[in-house]
Amino acid sequence: MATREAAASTPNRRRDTRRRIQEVALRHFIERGYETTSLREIAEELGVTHAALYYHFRSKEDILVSVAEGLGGPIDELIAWGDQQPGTLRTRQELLTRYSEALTAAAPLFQLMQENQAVLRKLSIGQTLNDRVAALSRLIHVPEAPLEAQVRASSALMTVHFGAFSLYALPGDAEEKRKALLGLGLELLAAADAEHR
Amino acid sequence: MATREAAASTPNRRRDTRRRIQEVALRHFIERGYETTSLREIAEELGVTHAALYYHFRSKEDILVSVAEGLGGPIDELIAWGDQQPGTLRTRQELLTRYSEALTAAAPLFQLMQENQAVLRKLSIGQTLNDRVAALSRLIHVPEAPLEAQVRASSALMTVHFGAFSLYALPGDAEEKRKALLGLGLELLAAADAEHR
Amino acid sequence: MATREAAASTPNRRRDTRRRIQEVALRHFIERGYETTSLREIAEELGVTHAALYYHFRSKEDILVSVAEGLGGPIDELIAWGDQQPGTLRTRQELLTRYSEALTAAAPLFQLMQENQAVLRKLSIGQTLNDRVAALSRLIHVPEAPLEAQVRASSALMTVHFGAFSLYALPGDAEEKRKALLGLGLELLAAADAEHR
Amino acid sequence: MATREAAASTPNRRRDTRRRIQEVALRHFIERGYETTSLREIAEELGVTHAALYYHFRSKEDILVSVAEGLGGPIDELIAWGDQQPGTLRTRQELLTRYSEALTAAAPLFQLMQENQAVLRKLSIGQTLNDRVAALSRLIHVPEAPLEAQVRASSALMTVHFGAFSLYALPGDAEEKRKALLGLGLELLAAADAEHR
DNA sequence: CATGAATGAGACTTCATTCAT
DNA sequence: TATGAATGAAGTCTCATTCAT
Repeated sequence: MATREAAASTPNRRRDTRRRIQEVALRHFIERGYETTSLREIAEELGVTHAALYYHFRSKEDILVSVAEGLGGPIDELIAWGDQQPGTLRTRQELLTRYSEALTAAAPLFQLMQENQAVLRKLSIGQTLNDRVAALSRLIHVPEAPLEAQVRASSALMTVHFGAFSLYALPGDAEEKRKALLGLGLELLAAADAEHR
Repeated sequence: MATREAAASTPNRRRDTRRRIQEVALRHFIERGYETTSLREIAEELGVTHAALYYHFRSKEDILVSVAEGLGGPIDELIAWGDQQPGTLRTRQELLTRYSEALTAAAPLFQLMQENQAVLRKLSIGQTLNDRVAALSRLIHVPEAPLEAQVRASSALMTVHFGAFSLYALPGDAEEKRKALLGLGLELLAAADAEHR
Repeated sequence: MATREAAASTPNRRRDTRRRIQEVALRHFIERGYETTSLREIAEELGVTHAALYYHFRSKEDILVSVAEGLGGPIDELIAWGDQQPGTLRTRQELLTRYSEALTAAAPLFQLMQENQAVLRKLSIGQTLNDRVAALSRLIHVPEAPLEAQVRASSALMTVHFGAFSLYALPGDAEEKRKALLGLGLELLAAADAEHR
Repeated sequence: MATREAAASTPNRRRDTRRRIQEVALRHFIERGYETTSLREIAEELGVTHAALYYHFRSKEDILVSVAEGLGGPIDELIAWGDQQPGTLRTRQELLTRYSEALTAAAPLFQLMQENQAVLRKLSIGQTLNDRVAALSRLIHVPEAPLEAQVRASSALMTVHFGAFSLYALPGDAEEKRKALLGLGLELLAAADAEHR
């Protein structure tokens, strides 16, 4: 048994350390900023040398990229899904709903993106993240609609998106708050659609 | 004559250089991030040595602070004004309206703040900027209102605030877009108020 | 007077430090190899921080390049001169003679090149140095000559070139040894020419 | 069967891997320099981890030493042979002839030595290689001869030695070129001897 | 007002090496 | 035999900052 356990733990250790690095890195990147966070800092919290990080990742940016990919996957799937749906109100509402749900898990990533935009812009990954937001924005909007409708659609997305970060302070259950934000978002989309007709 | 001219022009030139430093610095901070922007970079664009900046400012952070203060002033006045008004719907709407107007001039500052949050957090100035947003949020909200109303109020502020940065892509006149955003914001505040009653 | 001296010494200090860096760097590069020499090492001998080197040079390679350019100049002039002469025996002998003289000053550079070829190959400067040798080789050779003549011509250049580094051990005055090497080189060129006819 | 085969193949495979490591290492050391070549690089080309190299060699330097010993053996034998011969012209010519032949196989080693001198100097092995050249030089020279004769003898060795590396560019069969170089070398030795008398 | 020169701290990165498995 | 994981030393470079001139 002991042998079996040891044998099983060996390949796990790597994945485990990798994951732990990503975890700690993401937290630090969010709390202290990507540029301001040093690898030594991350390594110290993990109880390893900073050289050890280079066994698991090729560079600092590589750590960030790996984190972003892991967390951004669901959003990408959502965008891909949205691209294949007809551009109806129902689609836009469904999109917003799914986005709201996906955001629960991806929130840290987006917070990271939002709080480090300027620095990330020059990193290859920066473009990718911005692209995701742009893609969502495109799917939510109706290009031919009047300005008022456009603004309403934008507001719907902003409400769900930024609300996820801004409403920490508000009392109440997180899930409840998310539903309230989503409710308002859906309402705004419906109103935008009504204006469009 | 030469002497007199020099004597007279000195304080002007000095103030002028200060302003030019702030201008260039703000642009770089926004475009490339506060941490990523080096003083050498700023100095080079101004055609001086980076050591020269220290004649006008005590430190890199000092440049940032001076910029933030200059641009943030109007917002502070707005908050001060709001604090002295009764907490009525009219006040909240007036606040949002004035904020929308102030944002036109202060937009660069807020973009800087938003895109460098993580880094600014540890700088004394970071707190100040976040405080402003928090203060506005507080003034816009009605603490005892139900969650739906709170979310609506939040959305109103987010629409006006983030819309100012996010709606670049949309076609149309900037001022027109601002008014559309403000219009929706006011509507949301009104609806929040109605729910509250 | 003291003032004048000080005023004069200020602009000199820079050129002086630059030169001293080049001097020390060249020595270390030759003695311990380019890759194996650390900037800290050079700085320590100069009594400055290694960061100071970066005030005068943009990179380690930049130091090497600047040294190579300074020492390689005369060789370049020689090649340019040779390119404009007719391809006679006299020209080739004159070329070898001048090369032998130039080598006295450029010897350290060529020793550096020779002893670090493998590493320098990937540095942009490496190509440049090899190009110089190739150009000289081309000027010394007579393309249409039979193999024996070619070998003699090559040998003439190798004798003068490598002899400058290899004959340290031999007793005798350096200038005398140089003349002996050159004498043999000229003889070999003449013999090559005779074979060619 | 499987067991027997494995048992039998193990020492062979081991020797084989050792040889492959030496082979790849030598090539990389020559092409990219000893210092600049990393063990990871070598291991990657061999399809193993860099840690695996430590099963076959104790250190990076150990790889180099083993390579040098393997390739340098014939030269050592030649020197040993030369030490026991009388110091006649015939001996010196025979020495040069044998050296020219040995060089064909040992060329890679000498190229490595020549192109990495600076780095090798501080490695114990560096001395060894330089010693070989010095020993050859000593055997070729006649200490009491006049400078002209010494230079001729040196030139003979340099012609054969450096010619082996420098005459790549020249057209013609390699063996033919080698013979031409040797021919000139022998001639130079003879002329040196004539001068000596 | 501004520059030239230098510093000290710290960042990312690479490498040879070790050791349990 | 070889790998996965980690280490510690070292290296190059950048930056904000200082100070005499």
